Amino acid sequence: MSDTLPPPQMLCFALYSAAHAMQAAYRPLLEPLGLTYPQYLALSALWAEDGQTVGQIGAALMLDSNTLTPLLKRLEQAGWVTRRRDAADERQVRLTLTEAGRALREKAAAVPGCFLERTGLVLPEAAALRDEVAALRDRLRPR
Amino acid sequence: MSDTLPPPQMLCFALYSAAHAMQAAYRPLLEPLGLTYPQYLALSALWAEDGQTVGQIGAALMLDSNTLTPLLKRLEQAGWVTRRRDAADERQVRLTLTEAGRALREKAAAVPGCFLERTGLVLPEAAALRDEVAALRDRLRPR
DNA sequence: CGTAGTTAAATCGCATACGATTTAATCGCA
DNA sequence: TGCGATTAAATCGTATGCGATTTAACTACG
Repeated sequence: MSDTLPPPQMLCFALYSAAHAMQAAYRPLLEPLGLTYPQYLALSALWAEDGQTVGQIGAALMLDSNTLTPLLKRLEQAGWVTRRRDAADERQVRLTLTEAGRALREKAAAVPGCFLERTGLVLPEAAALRDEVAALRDRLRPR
Repeated sequence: MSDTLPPPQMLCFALYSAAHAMQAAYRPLLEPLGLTYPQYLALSALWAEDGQTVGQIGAALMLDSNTLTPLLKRLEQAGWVTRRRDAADERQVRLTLTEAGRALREKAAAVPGCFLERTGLVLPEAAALRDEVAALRDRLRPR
């Protein structure tokens, strides 16, 4: 049971390869918008709640500032967001959508539906699989 | 339905974050062996069948030579494998486990069991989830 | 009030991923 | 048989991820 298995039989490899396939499926949807998948995730977090700090976005995406700082700087360079130190706590950097960043939300509105269609799942099935995978993730995360 | 959702509600984010959590869970298991997770996958492919070409390993792991070549060179540097051009077809590079590379398999034998335990799943549950996630991956891959 | 301890980002280094291109070897077909 | 098309790796450039460290700002407590 704890023997060596070829990659196709490993649960971990299913997750690994499915995550890659998911990003590949998003690429043609996001490339016209000039976004990578992680950039799209960061913007989604801001579309849900604007004005979050690097740390808050990191908590939402489960990423640290070593990954987010360069990514958010690229979003700033692209003109989607502004980065400003919080006046009340200068340690924190707060991200705010620009007018273009808010407008991008409309242009990206069709993306989730297109992706769902690509999955071949109907919404309840997708939600069920999402919950199963998220539950596994949460069990794997250190307590 | 095709509106903007916060990351935690997206199936894609569940996959994305679960894949990261999976690699994080593997890290303490593989670090003592001096392996990264993708390196462990490549070795697993060779443990299943030694002497594969870069392309064959790439087909198994769904990776291209732009990713694999540097990774396999690091495995060579570490002394786990040798890289040799195929005599019959000089375009191909064939990977062969060294004695140390074969021995490493024993040292890594406990890894899958440790990971399975961390998932909180019993084997049939893990296999079922693996199949569901792999089926999603295969539907997402371009025909 | 001062400073040690903590916290939030940023920085650094290394290892993936992957699109695009290049190089070298083999193949197909007139 | 000869050469254009195809194939397999390698190379190049950019964008993540993440461990480890650094820097700057805030907090707590004597």
